[in-house]
Amino acid sequence: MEISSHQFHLLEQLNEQRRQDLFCDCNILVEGKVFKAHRNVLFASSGYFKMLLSQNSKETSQPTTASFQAFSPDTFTVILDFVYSGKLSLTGQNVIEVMSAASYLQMTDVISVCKTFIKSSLDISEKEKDRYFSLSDKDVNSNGVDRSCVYSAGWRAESSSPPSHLSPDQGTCMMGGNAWNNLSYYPPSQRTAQQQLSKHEQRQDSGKRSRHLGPQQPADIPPYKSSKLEDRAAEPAGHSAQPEEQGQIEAEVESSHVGYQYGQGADVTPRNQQERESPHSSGKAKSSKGEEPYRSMPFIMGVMGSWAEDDLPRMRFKCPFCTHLVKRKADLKRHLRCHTGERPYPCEACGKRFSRLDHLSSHFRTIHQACNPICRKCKRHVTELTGQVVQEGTRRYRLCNECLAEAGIDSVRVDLVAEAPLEFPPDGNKDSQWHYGEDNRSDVEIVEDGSGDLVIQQVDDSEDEVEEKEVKPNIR
DNA sequence: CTGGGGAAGGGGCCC
DNA sequence: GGGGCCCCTTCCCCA
Repeated sequence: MEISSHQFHLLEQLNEQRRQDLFCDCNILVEGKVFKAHRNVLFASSGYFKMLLSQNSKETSQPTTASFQAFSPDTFTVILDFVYSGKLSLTGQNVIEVMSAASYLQMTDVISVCKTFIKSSLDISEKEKDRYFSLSDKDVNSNGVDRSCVYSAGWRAESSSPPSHLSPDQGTCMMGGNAWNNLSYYPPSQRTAQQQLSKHEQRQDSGKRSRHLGPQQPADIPPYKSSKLEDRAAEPAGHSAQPEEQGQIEAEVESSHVGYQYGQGADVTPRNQQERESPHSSGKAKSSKGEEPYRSMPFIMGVMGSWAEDDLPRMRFKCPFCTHLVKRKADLKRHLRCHTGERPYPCEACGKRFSRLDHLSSHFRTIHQACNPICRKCKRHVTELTGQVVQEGTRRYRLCNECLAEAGIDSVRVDLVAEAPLEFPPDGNKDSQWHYGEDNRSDVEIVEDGSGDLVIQQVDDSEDEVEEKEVKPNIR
């Protein structure tokens, strides 16, 4: 007979012990703040601690001390609370840093949930937004506690007793049990999202922000974490330097009577968040069942109407993850992909994935089609008489006869199979989105098997015109 | 080490 | 709202 609530009570007891500093044998120092915890619990929860504590397993008599500069105490509070409660207090403000810290600590479950959280933010709902605006005035939390989104670990689904501390009046939205198992997030082994995210952050930061750079990470840190995220996470808690631009934007947002921010954490407040919090920011999240996980998510929508109503607002939507403003919701949706790393458009020829269809088509034209009647080497115009198409793997380009001779490609091999023009994949294969690292190159490998050889084709401009005509309908 | 070129990717905006 | 074009910046590779 299995008592379903046992796990919950056990963890609850451990959490209580942690609070009372009972039997804590591990000290974690995060930017000067000390967290006490049990090494058993940390070992079981984090790949990083597993590795760390394994090395120190012989010295169990001495308390283990770990020190981190890669993330803030607030972020680690979220992580540690999750470890001891199974609940992850994610907000739009902290999800990036929590994911970053989780990747550092090799907590794949947390990473997955963060990805799901971010992905869900793409589910932009005007309806939700309208609902919020219509309810925001009367539904503002009376006790001043902002809403947050609390994710619960899977095992809690088996617990019959709801969490006592998650009272509805706290404005928490519960994504209970195995709800997120129904969601499609990419496997933890895939890192593209983080890379994209970090890259974007890097660009954002490099262009707009002057950030305090934290100390360099030790060499043995997991490679999962991007340097920029480290920088971001290593930013001291008290550091609140914000560029003027961002300050202005947020001032505008906060001064608006209809502006809102979503998902402000109640217990865990990210750095700088209090500065950003507006008195209008709290709203009531929908409580929901596990069957409708997305509905329970805080809808991450740009801030609307932050500008004078009589004046047509130029920028109507604000990205919840950065300071970017756009006029159209579709542009915001497109922009959010650079935060989530979503790449729904795979290249059929090489498997590379793109966040945008136009980038894919551009890539395909550039890399896999030799549409440009220009010699790649000398840039001269080539015709079917003065040049040839060279195929190198999946790349196709043109060389004039002189450059061909210079390159020593005198033995022209014409591959009739390769001569068939590569066609742009229809519709970008959206169905395969979110399958990171899944090579979609079954067709390609046939081509690439002989990638070591250069395949020369006769230049035929008319063919290219036909090719273009054939391709375009596929693109559109 | 540096500069140039190609490719990728992001934003604005038109259709 | 999606598709696509244009422009720009950034990154990476190579000479």
